[in-house]
Amino acid sequence: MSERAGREGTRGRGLGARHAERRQRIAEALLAIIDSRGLEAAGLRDVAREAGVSLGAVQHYFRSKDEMVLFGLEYIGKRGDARVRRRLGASPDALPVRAVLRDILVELLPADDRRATELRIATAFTARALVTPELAEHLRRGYESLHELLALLVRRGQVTGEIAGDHDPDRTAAALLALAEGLGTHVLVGHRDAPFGLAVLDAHLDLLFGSEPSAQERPGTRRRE
Amino acid sequence: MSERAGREGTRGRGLGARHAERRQRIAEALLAIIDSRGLEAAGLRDVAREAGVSLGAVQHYFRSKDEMVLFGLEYIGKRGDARVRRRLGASPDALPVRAVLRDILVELLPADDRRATELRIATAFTARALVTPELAEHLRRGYESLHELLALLVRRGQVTGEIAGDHDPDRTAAALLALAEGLGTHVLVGHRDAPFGLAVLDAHLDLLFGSEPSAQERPGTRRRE
DNA sequence: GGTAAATCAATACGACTGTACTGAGATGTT
DNA sequence: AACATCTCAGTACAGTCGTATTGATTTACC
Repeated sequence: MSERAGREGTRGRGLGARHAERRQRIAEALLAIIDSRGLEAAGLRDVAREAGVSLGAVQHYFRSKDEMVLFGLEYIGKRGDARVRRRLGASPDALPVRAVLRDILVELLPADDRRATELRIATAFTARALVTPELAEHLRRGYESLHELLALLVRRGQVTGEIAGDHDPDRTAAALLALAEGLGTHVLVGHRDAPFGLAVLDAHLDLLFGSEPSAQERPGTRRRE
Repeated sequence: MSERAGREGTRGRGLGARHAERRQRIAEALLAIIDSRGLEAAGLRDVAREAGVSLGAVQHYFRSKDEMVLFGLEYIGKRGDARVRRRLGASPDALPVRAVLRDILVELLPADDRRATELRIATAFTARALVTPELAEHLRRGYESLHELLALLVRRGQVTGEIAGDHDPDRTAAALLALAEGLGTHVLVGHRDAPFGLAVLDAHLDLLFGSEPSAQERPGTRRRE
């Protein structure tokens, strides 16, 4: 399984060329352990074993455990960002705002293994952020950018007439984000299942978009009554 | 500071009479440490020092650390239950449903130190519950009873005509719970402040109760211009 | 070939962990 | 008085933790 024979690497020349790649591999091992056993159970030796390297190797790429954990948070955040941006780029202005909004919010519900894993990890980081200001700062930045995106979509929905104009975009976006995150948590701990979470989310969108339940109508011609 | 001289205790007779009381004192020490330094940083020795007893004493009252943590979760859950029930008992059927509902949901926002502390602890437990099925089970039970209460209030609101009849009580209650919990998390990590969380909550209640946005009656719902 | 940096395995260290064990006072029952 | 139980302080132990250190091997550039 030696993948170094190919040498078609991203920038295969020079010392330290594979540095970032190795760090990512280790970070992925860290995230896998957080997913299955929790952040507090993720020791340097466990991460090394999971990544298939030695303890010394992990130490070589991360000067301290805190640095490794912080990198892990940044790494999973970037993965999520990239996914949302890809989804947005694929359907910019053609789709109705409601569908785009829904696509983004659904990403916060653990509907499959991948999303469940990411949400478990995010929950672990959130708990640690409560006692680690440095992590909290990163978390805030993530929330901020996600909120800005949601608020932008709400405003766009108001322009197209899909959303009534008397809703404050900031508060509306914050409610959507909080609702989705809360639902995600409830599904994650097994209080609700994923379909129920989706139904609640859709019901809230019904409320926000002022529509009669279940939108199979076309946007654009809708006016506030 | 020996307060045992009083002997007006709950049931001061017989051996082991103060057993439950000692366990509560230790549990409170545990919760204080979780609040300030996190669940993973709460060692038996730290708890003992915080409670002002020896390590041996803690071991005497809890056979293992897991048992202590579980008791701590039950303890804080009962405290929250008691507070909600007291609040409900003080105003049963006279007040409009909206006010009662709001009172309960506000309890999930970290508006003061006490609530912030309890939510920090709850967040720590939630994270651990993701990798500890026994804790998850307790958490689910807590969610369940809270949800039942909220759903009951929603149904009552529909009877009194405050809430439109076409809302599914289960989904509506789940949305309220998830929204409040998500908002609480966002306030807790510093993404939003408490007044903003309250405003979002009130805006959602406006939406649910179909009312025009409440400028004159209720305080806290600020309209922006 | 020489040199320097990168890579990483191996080991050691002190601090800390949860748990187990011992024994001594206090308290209550018989 | 004898006995049992509760209470809890003290200590020891085996294990794990993050970190530091050392040294061997590889890689890249002069």
